[in-house]
Amino acid sequence: MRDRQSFFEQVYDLVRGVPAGRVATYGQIASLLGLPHGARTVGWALRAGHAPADLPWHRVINSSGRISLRAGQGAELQRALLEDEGVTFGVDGRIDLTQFGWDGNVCMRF
DNA sequence: CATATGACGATAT
DNA sequence: AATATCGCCATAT
Repeated sequence: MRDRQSFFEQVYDLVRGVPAGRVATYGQIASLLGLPHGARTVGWALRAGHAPADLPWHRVINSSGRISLRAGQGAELQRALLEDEGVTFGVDGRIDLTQFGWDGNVCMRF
């Protein structure tokens, strides 16, 4: 195993494992990859643009449960995609990670 | 190898 | 609470 793939390839594989209706944080993904402080690198991997079309990038948000993208850069698109999957946003546009946060395991509610 | 960047995170102010 | 800054890490140049 090892760096058979670049870091972002590993990020993509992990993001693909996030079930619909759930969201993961950059720090969480980085931690799963062995870099508890590589959250920036995760975001970097996604913004790089090398991501495949089936990559559910919209399920990745920051630790605040908030969309990191700025308006005009896909933030509205990300929110729309998440709401379409059943994720609800708070009044401040925040997601309740307690309810929609990914465990790091594909487990269905109930 | 050095510097810069970035869809973060935590802390300081 | 909002903003500013530092820390952390993989790529880019």
